[in-house]
Amino acid sequence: MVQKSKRPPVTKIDAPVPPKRRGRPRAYQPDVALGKALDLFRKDGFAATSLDDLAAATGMNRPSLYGAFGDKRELFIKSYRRYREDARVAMGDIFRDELPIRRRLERIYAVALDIYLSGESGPRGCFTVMTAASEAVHDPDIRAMVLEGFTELDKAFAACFRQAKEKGELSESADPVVLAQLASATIHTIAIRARARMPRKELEAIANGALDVMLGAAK
Amino acid sequence: MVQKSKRPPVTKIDAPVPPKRRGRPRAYQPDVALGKALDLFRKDGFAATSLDDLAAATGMNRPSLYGAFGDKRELFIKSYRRYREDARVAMGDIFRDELPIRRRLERIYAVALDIYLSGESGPRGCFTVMTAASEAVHDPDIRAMVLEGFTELDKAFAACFRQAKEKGELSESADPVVLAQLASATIHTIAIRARARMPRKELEAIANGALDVMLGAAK
DNA sequence: GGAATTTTTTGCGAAATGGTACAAAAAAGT
DNA sequence: ACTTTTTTGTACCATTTCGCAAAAAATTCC
Repeated sequence: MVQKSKRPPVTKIDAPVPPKRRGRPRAYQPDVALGKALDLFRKDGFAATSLDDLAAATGMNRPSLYGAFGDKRELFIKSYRRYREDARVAMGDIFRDELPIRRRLERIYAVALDIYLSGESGPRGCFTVMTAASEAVHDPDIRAMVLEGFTELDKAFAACFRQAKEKGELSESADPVVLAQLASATIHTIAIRARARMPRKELEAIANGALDVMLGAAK
Repeated sequence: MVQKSKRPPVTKIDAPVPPKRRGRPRAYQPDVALGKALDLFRKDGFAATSLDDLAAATGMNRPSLYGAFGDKRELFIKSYRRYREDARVAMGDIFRDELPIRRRLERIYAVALDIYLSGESGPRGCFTVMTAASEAVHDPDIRAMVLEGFTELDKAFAACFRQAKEKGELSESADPVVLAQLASATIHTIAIRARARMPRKELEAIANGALDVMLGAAK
């Protein structure tokens, strides 16, 4: 036939243009496959998720899985990394926006609840919390990621409170770091309880009560 | 027919008197065996703990394990029940004692930290939190126990705050239920972070900061 | 068209896992 | 001593699990 395959024109700068790989094309999209793997790990945890489950969920077979992401542990770590990126994106705007502190925190907890309660076969909870509970003790690399996750959240909250304090929304005596730890604690308790299928209403009530104390006590 | 026909209503009263059982005597003490099983489950979680591991740890062989405690899930549930009993005992006095609220809470957090940080091969964390993260979503019976654990803790804390309020240790506007949820949240965040090997000092600082805010002692 | 390259597919295999069958062992009752 | 009762110890089974090797397929490069 005519040679001249559909050569991608040089149109866009950073378009996801296929870079003309050399061999047999992949039958999967790494991104979506990783997403499916993440879903599974969130549902069942590391140990209870088998490579066969993962292969079935991603539509890949095990050798392909292996070739693409490494062994089970590596896949888990990559899934966790992906989860964190997703969470950062979901939270990013809110942490950036300069809203009144109360509104801001309300929105953060709302997004968190969306993340924790989603899932077809039950609330998926928070990967960081789940991973901390099980894998972080024994695996130094995973532990480092989990700890980083904690401090990242603490710092984001602390920045919020610090800003609010500068704007006069909090009393002079309020300690942003301490309040941030309480805000994180509230995130954690909500994540855990969500996983035990506590209804959203009750979780929202917990968040609101916590807000009352955190924002009111410093009045 | 798997049911055990034994159990004349004694055996639990503190009578170290061997009741002259009929067949071959047990080579293990059910209590200590269950304790070993609990240790293992706390260390690795449900899925990652094999029956072989449990048999090795208890010194029993698998058929004996099975005969004594049922299958893996039953053993897990019994271990969890045992954990809760132990925790209740450890906390009981403190929740009962009529100390100044701050002292009381300090002691509670100290005991909690002892429980969460103990363990030869790493901090064992809180069984309720770990179980919530993994098993509670899929298993209704376990979920019920976990939820009960949460409300039990919430209620105990609420009672503390209510009492403190009556004694005038808290402002009239303080809401014992909300404060209790914050106190629980602090327990949870500590349990999770402990599991990620956060040092005791930092965990204590988190507890103390939370106390400052909850008791309005932030100055 | 043929070589080179990359991925998929099939299937193997060794180990581990949860669970059970069954005989031997150890005690009490008679 | 013999029976009964209960537990132990060995062995086994069916399945799952993780990982890999080797062949087949699909694509680009020459």
